[in-house]
Formats: sequence, structure tokens, C-alpha cells
Amino acid sequence: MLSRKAEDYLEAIYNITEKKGYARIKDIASELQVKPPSVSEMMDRLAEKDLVEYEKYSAVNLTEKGRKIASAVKTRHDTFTTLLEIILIPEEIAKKDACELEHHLHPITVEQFSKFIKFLKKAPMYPKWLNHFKEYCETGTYSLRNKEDEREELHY
Amino acid sequence: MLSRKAEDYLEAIYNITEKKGYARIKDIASELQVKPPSVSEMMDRLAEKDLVEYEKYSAVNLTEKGRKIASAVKTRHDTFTTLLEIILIPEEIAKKDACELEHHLHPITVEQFSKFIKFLKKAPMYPKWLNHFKEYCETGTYSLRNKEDEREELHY
DNA sequence: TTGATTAGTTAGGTATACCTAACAAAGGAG
DNA sequence: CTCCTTTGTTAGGTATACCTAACTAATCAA
Repeated sequence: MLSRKAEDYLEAIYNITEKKGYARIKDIASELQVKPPSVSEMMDRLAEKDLVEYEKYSAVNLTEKGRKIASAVKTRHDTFTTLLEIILIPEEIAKKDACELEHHLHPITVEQFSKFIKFLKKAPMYPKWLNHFKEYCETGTYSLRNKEDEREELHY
Repeated sequence: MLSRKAEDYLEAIYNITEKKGYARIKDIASELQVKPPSVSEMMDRLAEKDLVEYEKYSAVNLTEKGRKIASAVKTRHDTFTTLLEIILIPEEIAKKDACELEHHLHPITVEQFSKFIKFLKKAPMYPKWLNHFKEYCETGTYSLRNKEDEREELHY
């Protein structure tokens, strides 16, 4: 089994490679806010597991195996970013917390969160519903609500 | 700052104490699925931080400070258990994943999840909406939907 | 009250993941 | 092409959190 941190490194390499074509040790270090020796060390371990191609002193590349894992992690990351956006988490916090969320949750849980988001977004009243939530957060009440709305909600 | 694991131990002690009045090393070990020496070690550290009262070879008690932290963690735990229930995660998985979720998320994120759940539950159509989600998960469509529903959803 | 069982501790070891300091390689500017 | 800067590595150290094996304390039953 791959550790949470190993997944973080793979994802970072994936993102950096997407952006600039290749990933250097210092890019990975700065992306993950660690020092270069930590990266070197992890690259050795990932190379042993055949998840990256890594020649000392040169750029790091994901192997097919590593790329698959990284891409799956990224998908999870995006799912949670969306979820956090829906519940109105400020971007800076969402960025960090999506990283916390994307590891170690059971695949079924991740899948259900993903379905849940799709379910919410598919509903025709989604934008209005979002506004309702926003107001609920600000005021603690469903202020837009009236008799008419209630009747309709019952039929939803 | 308190580590994720330290919080786990505090929460476990809190739960065990609620249930049977006192917490022994072996209770904590079995609750957290670790071996007794791991518990002893952690108790030493928690005692140093004044979070538990701990006499060697006897039961462990939370201090006021420890109890406060444990209770806050438990509240978070319950929030996430509810959330996982809503998105239809099987109980066994939910139990584990709530433990994963309850640590290290920004307080704002926890608060927003809590608000989000309250928002969902307060809506009069909540039970029906839950069923819609269940069906969506099973079939991939809003099968209950018809022209009438759509007209109403637009007004929600 | 003693001796077996249960509970807990201590010692020593492992793995992850990070760090700093010191050294080595690569690559560009003169 | 050599020197300097940047980049990366190695060595050695720290902290957390776990483990097993061996020992000790506590408790209950005969």
C-alpha cells in the first residue's frame, strides 16, 4: 500500500509536469513545502516501487503506473475542491483541505461524494439552492421562504 | 499543537469513560486497535501535556483541558458521521472515514459542513430529497421526475 | 495467602517523514 | 574552459507512532 505522502508526491509531479513539461526536485519541494533532501529521499523510494523514472541530478518523470495513481488522486482532489466550493469554503482553505480529504477515505466514500456533487449540480434549481444555502449561512434562516415556496418544496 | 493521533486517544478515552465510567489501558488499546505499549507511551505524553490524569497501573482520566478537546473532536466526529450517512456510506466504512475526516480540516470547513447538514435537514423536502439521491445512486437518473416536478423545481 | 491469570510497563527496534549541514554535480557567464 | 551559482545528494539527526519480547504489578480463586 502507498502512503498518503507518497500519493502527495506523485500528484505534485503530475501537476508540475502538466504545467511545465518536466518536474525538478526543487519544483516538487516548493510545491509540497518541504526541503530538497526530503524529495530526493522520496524519489528513491518511489523509483524502487516503479512509480517514477529518476536519474540522479535530472528531472523526474512518472511511469505509467505512477501516472495512473497520480491521476486518480487528482480526480479525488478535484471532487473535494468542488465539494468545498459548494459549501462556501474560501479558496485558500479549500486548497489545503482538499489535500487532507483526498487521502485515505474509502473508495466508496469518494465515489459517493462524487455522485452527491453530480446529483446536486444536475438539479435545475441548483443555482437558486446555492443562494439559499449562502443566505442560510449568513442569516441562519431560510429568509427567502414563503407559503408558496413551502408548497412547492413539498412536491420536490 | 496536538497531533492527530493524540486527538484520537483523547476521543477514545472520552467515549470509553462515557460508556463504563473509567478507561483502562487495554480498553483504549482495543478501541484504537493498537497494542498496550503504544497506549502507555501516549498516556505519558498526554499526561505531560496535562490532558490526562494517569497513575501507572491504574485507570486513565481526562483532565478538564483534555475533556474539552475530546468533546470538540467528538462533535466533529458526529458531524462527519451524519454527513456520511446522508451520502449513503455503509456504517462500517462511515465509522472509519469519520475518524479520518475529523482531524486537520480547518475549523471553518468543519463549521461549514455542519451548517450544510443543518441546512439540508431543515428543508421540508429533506426525506423525499434523500430518496431522490438514493435513486440517483442506483439508477443514475432522476427517475421520479416528470414535467410537473420540473416546473416546481424551477421555483424552489 | 499464594499462585496463576490478566493487565501494564520497559526496553529496544522499525518505518515514515521530515530537517540541517556539508559536499558534489551541472550549467551558464565571462 | 574555468569559476560561480544553482541544484541536488549524502550523512546524520529528530519526532511520531507503532511493534515484540521480557518483565512487573495487580487481582482473583482456591
